Amino acid sequence: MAQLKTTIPPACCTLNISGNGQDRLVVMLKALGNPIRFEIIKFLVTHPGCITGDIVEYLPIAQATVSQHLKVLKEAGWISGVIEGTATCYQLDEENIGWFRSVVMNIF
Amino acid sequence: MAQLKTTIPPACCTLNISGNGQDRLVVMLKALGNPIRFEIIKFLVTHPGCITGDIVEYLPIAQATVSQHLKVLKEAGWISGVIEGTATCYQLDEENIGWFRSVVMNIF
DNA sequence: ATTGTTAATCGTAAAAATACGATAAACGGA
DNA sequence: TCCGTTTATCGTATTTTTACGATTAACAAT
Repeated sequence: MAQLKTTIPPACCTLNISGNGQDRLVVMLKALGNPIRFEIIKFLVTHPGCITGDIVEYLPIAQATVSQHLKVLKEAGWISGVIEGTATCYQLDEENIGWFRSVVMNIF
Repeated sequence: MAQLKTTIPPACCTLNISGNGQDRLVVMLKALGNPIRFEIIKFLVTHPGCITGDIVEYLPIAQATVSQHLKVLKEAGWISGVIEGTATCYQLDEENIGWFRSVVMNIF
């Protein structure tokens, strides 16, 4: 390790996480770190239980692309989809988001 | 808007953010949503003020790649680099991380 | 059964991210 | 000044992400 000449501030966060928890967190961060997906999550806060078509209508991108983003968000744990006839109702995944919140609170 | 048949839970977060703040947050999330970069940030918690070479030594990737990741983290506001002779000492950007923490606390 | 609606998936093109070796720039020391 | 050290940048290859149109699958209604 190199020796330092600069003054070192105490760490402002612990980032005390590893293994599966860390992998899971990084996947969630990556999923949310996209402007379109962030907008989808925001939309779901104000439009809980809305269907894919509502989100497609709201966003300036094609249906197939929205579906792909929804898949990423679902796999990351941000949302869950409930099939309702031919439609799919999406909503925030409270459990995983709760986990995310608590982890971030702990490590930052 | 489609009408819903399912029971709608109350939103578990507000995500009350927009504009520049939202853009800034998404950039930070994206930067941290990468396994290598997450490891770099973790390393800086326990090795504040270390130089690029220390990080290169620690990670299983080439020096050029590490330098690129450091650039992404710096531009996102996670870290800052202080030139110390021929070396560069990196440390967490407390101010921006503090901003990140407070924003996440508020919107989640 | 046929038709219309909805959303996921397929195939693919374009853009961005990630990685590396080589080079350049900046500095300290002999 | 010349040499070694350190790290950023350049050029480029590979992989991943993002986007779209077309198709498929599943269901509801007639």
